[in-house]
This record gives sequence, C-alpha cells and structure tokens, in this order.
Amino acid sequence: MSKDSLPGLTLCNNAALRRAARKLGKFYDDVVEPSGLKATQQGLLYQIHMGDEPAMGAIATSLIMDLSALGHTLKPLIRDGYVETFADPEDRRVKRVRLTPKGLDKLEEAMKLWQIAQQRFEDVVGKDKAEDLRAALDEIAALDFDLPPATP
Amino acid sequence: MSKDSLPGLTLCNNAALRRAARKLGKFYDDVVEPSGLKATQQGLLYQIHMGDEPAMGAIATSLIMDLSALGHTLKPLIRDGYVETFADPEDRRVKRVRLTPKGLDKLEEAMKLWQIAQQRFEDVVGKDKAEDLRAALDEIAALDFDLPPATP
DNA sequence: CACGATTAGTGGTATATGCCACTAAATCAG
DNA sequence: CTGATTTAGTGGCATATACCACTAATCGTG
Repeated sequence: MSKDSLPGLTLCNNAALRRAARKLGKFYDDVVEPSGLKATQQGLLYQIHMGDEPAMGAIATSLIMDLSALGHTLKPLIRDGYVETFADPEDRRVKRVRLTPKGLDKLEEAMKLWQIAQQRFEDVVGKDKAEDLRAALDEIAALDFDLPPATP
Repeated sequence: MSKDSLPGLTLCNNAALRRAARKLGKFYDDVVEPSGLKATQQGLLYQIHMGDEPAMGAIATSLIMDLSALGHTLKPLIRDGYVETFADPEDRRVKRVRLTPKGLDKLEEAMKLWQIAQQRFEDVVGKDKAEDLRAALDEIAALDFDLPPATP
C-alpha cells in the first residue's frame, strides 16, 4: 500500500478528538494542579457533588464510562478521604457515593482553579465557539452509532 | 457551598471533550477490534507509516503526546512485531520507528475497518458537521493556552 | 417458594498517558 | 579540547479507562 493511497490522518475524527483531548486535558490539569487533583478527578468530585448520593452505575452512565473504570478511578479519591461509599439500604447491590467534608473543601478549592482554566479557554477560543464546540461534543456523546444490523 | 452556586458541569469544555472521546473511542475501537488493534494503535501505526521513519520525538510532537507515553504505547506494538526501532546513525540519541512488513499488513487490515467507522460517523453526524468538528478540534490542538505571564 | 435470569459492582489484566529522575549523546562556551 | 548545558529516550510510578470472569443481590416465573 502506497502512502498516498491511505486517507489522510487528519481526517480521522477519533484521532482528532483524542489529540485535542490530550492537549486540553493537559491544560486543565496544569491549571488545577495546585489543588493536587487532576482535572478528571475534579470533574468526578463535581459530578458526585451535583448528584444526590448517586449510585456508581448512575455516575458511570452520565459520564459515559465503564462501571469498572469508574470503580478504579474512584479508588485514589477514597484513599485520600475525599469520597466515601455506602450500600443503598433499598437495594444492597447498589453502592452510592458521596463527598466527605474534606472532599467538599477540596472540590471548592479545585473549582476556583477550574474557573481560571475555563475562563482562559473561553478567552482564547471565544465564548460562542466554545459553546458550539461543547454542543457538538454533547451531541456526539448522545449519538447512537450502532451499525444497522444486517436485517435477517 | 450549595450545589446551585457551582457552575454547571455541562459547561466544562474539558469534561465534554473527554466524555465525547470515551464515546467515540469506544465506537472506533469496537469497529476496528476484529483486527486485534485498538483505534489508538491503528492511528499510531498510520502515523508511523505516513512519516519517513519518524523519530519518536517527532511522532510525539505531532500527536501532542508525552514522549514517554509514546514509548509506553509503542511497546505492545513492538512486542507483537508490528513496529521496529533503530538508532539514527546521524545522531545516536534519536530513535527512529518504522513498520515491519507484518505491521504494514496489519495496518491495511485495520484501515479497512477504520473506514467503516469513519463512514458511519460521517453518515450519522453529517459530512459537513464532521469536517467542522475536526477543524475545531485541530484548532484546539494548535492553540496556545499559556496564561499571560505576570509581567514582572 | 425455588430456580434461572438480570443487575450492580469487584478484581485482575491490559492499554493510554503523564510526570519525574536518570542516562547517553550532542552542542556550546571558554 | 573540556566542562556545562541541552536534547532524546528510558524506566518507574500513578491515574484513566476498557474488557472479562466472578459474586452477590434482586426479580420473575412456575
């Protein structure tokens, strides 16, 4: 296969998305870093805070992440005392998650830093463009890419 | 801090980007899976193929990824015999990377699958919208977010 | 009520990625 | 040329994230 016969790399939607995610992730991480949290952790604490003692499955669903991945991601936050879990008394299969007071403090601290990053992003790309981008990303997150089944 | 006093999660550009990346990554992964490669690996093989025996640093730079992360990511591909490395004779610090014949075969196989995912994506979101999105993502990748230094 | 199916999480394993400390090689100043 | 500095990668460690096999709890049905 000659190099020219291959479609351009810049054309891969997934590659472009990952590349931008690495770039932006590093930026948010750097800004939030003084809190000791990664941007992903800050986002997860925030998600937990906004929910009403959400079940792990609910968090995973809304973040579109694997349940087991969420479990792993939660571990350092539990270890550091920012988050605690407890079984739902109505259904003991369900494990609910909440912030500890320490976790809430840490979230507040991180959110201040987050706002700097967020503001800076909006300044650089423009408020409208940022809004459009988020809308496009949310749309992707909501889409159904299932290949149409080979009608039997 | 009351929940209402916190800015909406859906407003975080970084969180939206990661969420979309998980979603789209899984989709591309699923489609490319029959080749035994992850979408990231396919993209990396492609990048290597398109370069002229690129140096690791060059690959890392164009993918906007950490050099050491690239080194780690390359390991399974080397282990599986898809990729090989060699020292640049002009500068022995530099390590160059190329596909093996086996790697090229595998890339061709994976590219066929990739095209299915890519096509499906364009069908679902629309060709123009996909193009706009990639442009926006590439722009983010190219931006300079450095906070203006506190002019001393 | 008992049994099979479904649901929610866990733990292990593997890749993806980043940071840091360290080494080797090249480069530059004196 | 030699010592200081910069550059390119490596290896270890930590988080992010996915899949799989497995367990426990619940549900549905006869």
